Amino acid sequence: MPEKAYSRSLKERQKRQREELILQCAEAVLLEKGYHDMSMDEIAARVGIAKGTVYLHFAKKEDLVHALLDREMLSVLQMIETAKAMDGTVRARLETILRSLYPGLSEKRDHLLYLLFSESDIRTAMHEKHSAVMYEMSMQVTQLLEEGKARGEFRAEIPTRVMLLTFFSLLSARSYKRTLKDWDIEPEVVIDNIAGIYFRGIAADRPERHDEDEAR
Amino acid sequence: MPEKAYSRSLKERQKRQREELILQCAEAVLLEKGYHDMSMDEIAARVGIAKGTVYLHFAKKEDLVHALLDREMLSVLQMIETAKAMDGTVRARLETILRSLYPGLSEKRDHLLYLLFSESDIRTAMHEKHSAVMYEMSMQVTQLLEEGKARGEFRAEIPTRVMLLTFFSLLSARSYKRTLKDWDIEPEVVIDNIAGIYFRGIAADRPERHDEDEAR
Amino acid sequence: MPEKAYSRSLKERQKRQREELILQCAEAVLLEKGYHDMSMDEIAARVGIAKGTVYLHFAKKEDLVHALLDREMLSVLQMIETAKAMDGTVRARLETILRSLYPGLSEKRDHLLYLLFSESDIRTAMHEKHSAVMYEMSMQVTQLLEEGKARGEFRAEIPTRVMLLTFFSLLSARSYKRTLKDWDIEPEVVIDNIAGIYFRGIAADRPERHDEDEAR
Amino acid sequence: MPEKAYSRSLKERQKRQREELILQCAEAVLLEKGYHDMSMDEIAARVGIAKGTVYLHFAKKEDLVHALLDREMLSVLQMIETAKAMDGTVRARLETILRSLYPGLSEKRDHLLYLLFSESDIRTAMHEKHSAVMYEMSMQVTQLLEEGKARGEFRAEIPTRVMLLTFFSLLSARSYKRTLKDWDIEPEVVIDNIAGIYFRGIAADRPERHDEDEAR
DNA sequence: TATGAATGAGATTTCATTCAT
DNA sequence: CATGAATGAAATCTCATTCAT
Repeated sequence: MPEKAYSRSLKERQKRQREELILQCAEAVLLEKGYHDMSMDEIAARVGIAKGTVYLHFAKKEDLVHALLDREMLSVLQMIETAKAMDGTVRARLETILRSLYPGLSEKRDHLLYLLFSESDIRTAMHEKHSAVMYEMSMQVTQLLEEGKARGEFRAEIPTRVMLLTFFSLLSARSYKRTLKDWDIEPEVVIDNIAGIYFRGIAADRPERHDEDEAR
Repeated sequence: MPEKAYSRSLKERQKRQREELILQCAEAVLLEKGYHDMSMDEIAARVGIAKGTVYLHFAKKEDLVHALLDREMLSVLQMIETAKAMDGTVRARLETILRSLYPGLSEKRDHLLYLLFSESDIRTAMHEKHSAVMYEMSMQVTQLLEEGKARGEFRAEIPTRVMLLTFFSLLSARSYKRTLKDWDIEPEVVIDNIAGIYFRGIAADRPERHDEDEAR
Repeated sequence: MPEKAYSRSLKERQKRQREELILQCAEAVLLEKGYHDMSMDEIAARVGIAKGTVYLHFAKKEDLVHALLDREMLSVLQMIETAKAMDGTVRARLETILRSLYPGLSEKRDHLLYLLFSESDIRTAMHEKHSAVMYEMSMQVTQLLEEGKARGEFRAEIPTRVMLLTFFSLLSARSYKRTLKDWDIEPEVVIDNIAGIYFRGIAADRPERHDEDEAR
Repeated sequence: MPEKAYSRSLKERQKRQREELILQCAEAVLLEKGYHDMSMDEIAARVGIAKGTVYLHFAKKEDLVHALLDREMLSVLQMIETAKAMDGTVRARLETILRSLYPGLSEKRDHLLYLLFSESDIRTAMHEKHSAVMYEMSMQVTQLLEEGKARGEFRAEIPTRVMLLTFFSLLSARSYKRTLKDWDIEPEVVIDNIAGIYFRGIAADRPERHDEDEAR
């Protein structure tokens, strides 16, 4: 039954397409209104399908948001992996990641990432669900940070985990966006200086000894 | 009528006590469940009073949360002012503030402060209401940062506003607390290193000139 | 114990005074806001006493309104009796009554009378309670109308009860007050013509026999 | 897609039916209990649907009542227009209208019309909403009254507006229905005599024709 | 006796979720 | 499959009434 197989894969493709569409619209609503004020009605309306159809793809509102965040995190993970594979100093690669994640700078206006750490509802609901991808993300950056330590770029005394924590903390500055708006300050200047503070903060004292350290 | 005056002040005191109790319970629920999942019913139940009684003290749910945040912010503001008036380097004073605010370290387990910057509902609802206290808080820290620049402690090239922004960003690390728990790392070590990263990140290049600046 | 008696009568008098005050304020609120939007809180506040004190005088909101309407009806009854005892034609006496009751004309801006016939809540609540005074009121006007018939002023064919009903119907025109306001028409002109229509409507065909009746 | 069209019109029809059912039940409750004591719960229960379903048709309680009154007023307006287009004297046509509106006579037991003029809550809430239909109703009757004046049927001295006002006042007699019940008097006799009083009250004098009419 | 804080039933409204068509 | 009407639990807020002081 090749027809059926074809048909099935077609259907499958259509299903994925629609799922993608739902996720996109849901993301928009989530970013605009937050978790609680995001209604299934509005999402369905934006996609142009019936509310029931959304439930064919995602059994619960929570599941939809979970899928949303997972997708976002996977894309972030890919970005991290790409950046990690780049040439240059570790700092340069981490800075690339930081700039990609910094809200208001990337093509995508806003990152959902920060939602995971801000809205307590989501945190409660999603609890452990994202552990795998989050762990992977953390591991990638951890590896970079440790490579930086090994290369003598970063201070070895600072626990890598704290470096990691601080790295992600910088992103939550998004919350201050409103405040930033009032100030007439360019986003690029902001991120430049934030990166400056962070990397100077973790930089090893004497970068010239870097070769010696390696040789050691 | 001294009796009446006494009686009135007694009632007043009882009212304040009850209000305090409501605020405490509400704070707990708010931190546990977030703004939307915090129900007036639950607050009343925790306090051990009827729902209507809560409304005798706070006309709307929003008002209750507003009072909550205001109280918190005022207490933070007082702490900041106290720390600001201390002796020692600017860094030492800012570090005191940072440690006071850092969640999981102070006596009070959690700070509501971060809620103001995280939950989009609260942000929208409270938006302008806290501007005065928030502005004051920002100004106090801004003054400290600029004093640090003037003394040659901090790098003059970094815009003070970005320093401020980054300073507060560090606090939002609270979101990672769950993650931190998994890691076997002492909170004190965490905050020590975070402070280390931040202050090294904003430190002027040659601290030995510091004395010259002072003598100037 | 003459003291106690004196004291008791004093207290009694004070109680009546306060009751009167409550009734006055309640009347004002009732006329301004209607039965449901009239809150016991507001009444107490206007009187300047505590809400509980109102309940010392009137066990339920319903009872308060009942007392209110009863008082109003008694005063109307007195007015009717006075008018009834006047000299002149029956029509003249009934017109006096009509003008007294017509809202927007008497000293008191508004009559509560119409409330009894309008707000269905009150009707339901008060159901039979006012039967005695209402019956008395109806009887007085009925007697006048029958006197008018006997004197040949009014058409004998019309059942007196329908005359009575129509007489009171005219008062409910108050509901159209808002409409009237839009029209630039004097209240006096309105009531003159309403009276004109009514009394012409019930007038006997040959008023010349009226004198004979009078001479009788 | 005739099926879909059929299906849609079917759904549409069902929706209208359901809406009609809700309106009928709501009307009953409204007449029985008044605006405030009419609860959405009771309406839903009477219709036999869930509370939420009522809100699918009417977004707010106020909207439901508004629809109710609008429907009623439109039906009254149609009746008035039909009556107005009839042959015969103006009085005959107005009497038709009066009898149609008189509560307790028409097929429908009760008219909502009077509610619009009685319950202060409704008046406030609906205030301007019905102005168009109410204005139209008033205009139709006004035209009739003026036609009657022009034809010499009615007294030209009485302001048409007062005639109009009095005309509608007669309807509010409904409030006395309860009282009427106690009296053993036929509704037909009541409305006959009320009409008699009103039209005699506004009839033009023309004594010479009067005899002819009488002799007829 | 007067008070007014406390109560809690009840009203409106929202919205995630289900299910017959 | 897709639909969207129906559901009903739950949330906020009001206010007549009670009762300890």
